Amino acid sequence: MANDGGPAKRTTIYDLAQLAGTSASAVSSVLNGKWKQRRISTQLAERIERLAKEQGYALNMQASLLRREESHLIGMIVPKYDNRYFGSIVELFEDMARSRGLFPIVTCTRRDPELELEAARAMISHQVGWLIATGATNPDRISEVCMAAGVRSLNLDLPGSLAPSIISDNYSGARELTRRLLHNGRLKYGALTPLIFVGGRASDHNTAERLRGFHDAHLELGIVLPAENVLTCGYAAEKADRALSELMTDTATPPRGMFVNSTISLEGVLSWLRRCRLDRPYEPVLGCFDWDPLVALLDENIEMVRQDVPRMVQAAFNIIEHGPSAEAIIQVPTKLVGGAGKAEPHDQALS
Amino acid sequence: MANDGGPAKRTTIYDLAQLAGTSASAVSSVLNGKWKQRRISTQLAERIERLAKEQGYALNMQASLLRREESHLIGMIVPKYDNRYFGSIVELFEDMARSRGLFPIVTCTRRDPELELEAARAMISHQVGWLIATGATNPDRISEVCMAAGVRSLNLDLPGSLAPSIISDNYSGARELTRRLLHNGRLKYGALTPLIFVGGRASDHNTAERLRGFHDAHLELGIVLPAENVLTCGYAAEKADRALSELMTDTATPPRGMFVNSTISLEGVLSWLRRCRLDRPYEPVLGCFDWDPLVALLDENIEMVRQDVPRMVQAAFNIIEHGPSAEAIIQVPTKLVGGAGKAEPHDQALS
DNA sequence: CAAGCTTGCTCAATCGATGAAGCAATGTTG
DNA sequence: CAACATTGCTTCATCGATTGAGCAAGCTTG
Repeated sequence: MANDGGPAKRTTIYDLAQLAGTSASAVSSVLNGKWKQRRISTQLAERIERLAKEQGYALNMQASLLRREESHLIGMIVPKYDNRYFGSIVELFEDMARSRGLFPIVTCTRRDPELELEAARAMISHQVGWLIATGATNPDRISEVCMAAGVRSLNLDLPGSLAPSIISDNYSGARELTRRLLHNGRLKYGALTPLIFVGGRASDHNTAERLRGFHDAHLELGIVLPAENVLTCGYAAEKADRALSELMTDTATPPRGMFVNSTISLEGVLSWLRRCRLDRPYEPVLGCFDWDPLVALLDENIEMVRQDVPRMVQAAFNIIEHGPSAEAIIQVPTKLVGGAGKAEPHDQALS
Repeated sequence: MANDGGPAKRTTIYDLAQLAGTSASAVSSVLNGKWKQRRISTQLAERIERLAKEQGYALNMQASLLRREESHLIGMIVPKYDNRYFGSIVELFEDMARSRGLFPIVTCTRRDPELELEAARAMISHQVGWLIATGATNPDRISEVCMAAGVRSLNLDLPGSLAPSIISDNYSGARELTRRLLHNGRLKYGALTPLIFVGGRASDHNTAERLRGFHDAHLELGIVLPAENVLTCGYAAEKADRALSELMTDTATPPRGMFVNSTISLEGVLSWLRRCRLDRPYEPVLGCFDWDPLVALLDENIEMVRQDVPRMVQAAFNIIEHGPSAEAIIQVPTKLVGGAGKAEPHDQALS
């Protein structure tokens, strides 16, 4: 173990300059690759390079960034790491940032508006050039903080009014999913009965849009949707579980189908279902707005909406590189993925 | 949209000093809370505070950290965000770091040793006080880079020889899981037949240890394990799928049970299984070294090993705060979680 | 009322890297 | 060989925040 000593004093360009018998600015130009323009001899450059390696020199970014104008830092806040959707957003974001010579800083804010703001402020302090607020609970507060500090920002997944936003076409995706579920329900039970909507926050834009699609799909088939069928109980698994339990103490008949608003809510729905099934067999039609490959493989009867992460992240970098587009909100289409992987054009789903 | 202008010049303490008709050092001490010790009047402090808010002042961390000795930055690299294990490690790490007044920087390196090193170097440049290498492909190279730069480091999930390591007790967990699977296989098929091991890299410590447990569990029941039953084909889902396809072209009899080395490999196994089932029903006994709540809820026949993330991350912070422990490698016990949530002491599993 | 203390600030050096400006030594040209 | 160009460096100011040292004005005390 070589860790005991605590943090040793780090080697600086001055140390190297002394060792090489030269000046700090020569060392600096060699180590940042600008030595040819600065007419440093190859000989000296090689000596410095060798010394740097020997001494384990590492650039002090703090000092370097302080001096330079552009930070090359790009920040992202993300609500959770507990699902594949945000996971793939972060992986792709980091990848694309790095391939553009940017250093990505990502932090997870647990859907906590206070933490979101704190994290945004921290990133601004670290001089990020851009801040991408993913699924932010209060995107506009974040935008305000960014604007006040002269940092450009961008909303992903959940829209705001003060920065360009890139989101899924939640309305269409939800309507399509609802149609499919109603269709599946009819095949299974021989009747069109209203679904239950579980999960999400009534206050967030995506949930509101998905609810609109959910409502419209019922409406177009002439199905009356009771108000108590909408359980926007938040995103946590336990909340979905509890909300369903409470609903069922009031209602006698268990629902024949459910629209679940995220994979994490699906977790709650499934654990509630498991308890229900202890009494009697019970197989409601299930759909989830969000996609998880393991769910797709394990239960081909669960319909899922897959959001187009590559297009969304690409759109974000387009704005970063080429400026905002005409629309304040870019809507990216989603794809309905049956558990079995079959994909039908939605217009035929109920035909 | 207020983003068009590009990044405005950021407000500094000098700007505020000018506006307040005072000195930069007064402003600095007010904004970092040390103004009482520096005998600044409450009146001036309030004026500065108000101005800072008005002007949207944000501390320049680069400058601040350059001047101070401690950076309060703590770095973590993590292989992937595509599973709940690493996801929960990162969430908990960020949480615990923040509650200790540290700023967490996390980056995902896709199991790519080059990217791991590059990311480590970047974090060192950003002056992290500690670097936690999670599931690193080449932990010792990272430790070397850290040591050369005087940065303390720590291995999580996969051990190294140059820094303290915190890992799961892979051997015991794997042996227990294998026992359970063999037991389940006997119940199902009335005979003890060897399992297939799928996923992971033969070169990594965890896979090696799990294989050892896998072997020993077979051995203690006197089951001969053919060499071709071990498919350490890497972690990606497609690789597991392909490896199984290839194995099956050689072998006539499909395996009756499989030990899958990660949830991402499970994805590949399940997609292979789906194709197999097109021909005839086929229900091998399945177990996975790693835990996913949706898998647990969707298929109660899949046995899973849950690693103890809270204890692991806690152990990491113990070392950071109180120095390394006597053991170079801390092994944290795992828990065998039946799909149905039932937990049996493993010694009775086969009794 | 002089000596000393307290209050409320300011000054200036510093952290490490950067790059414009400058300078000495050599090489080239008319 | 003087005038000029080129090569290969060094010097120094700078980025923004921090902090030890210092200083002037007011207050207290013997």
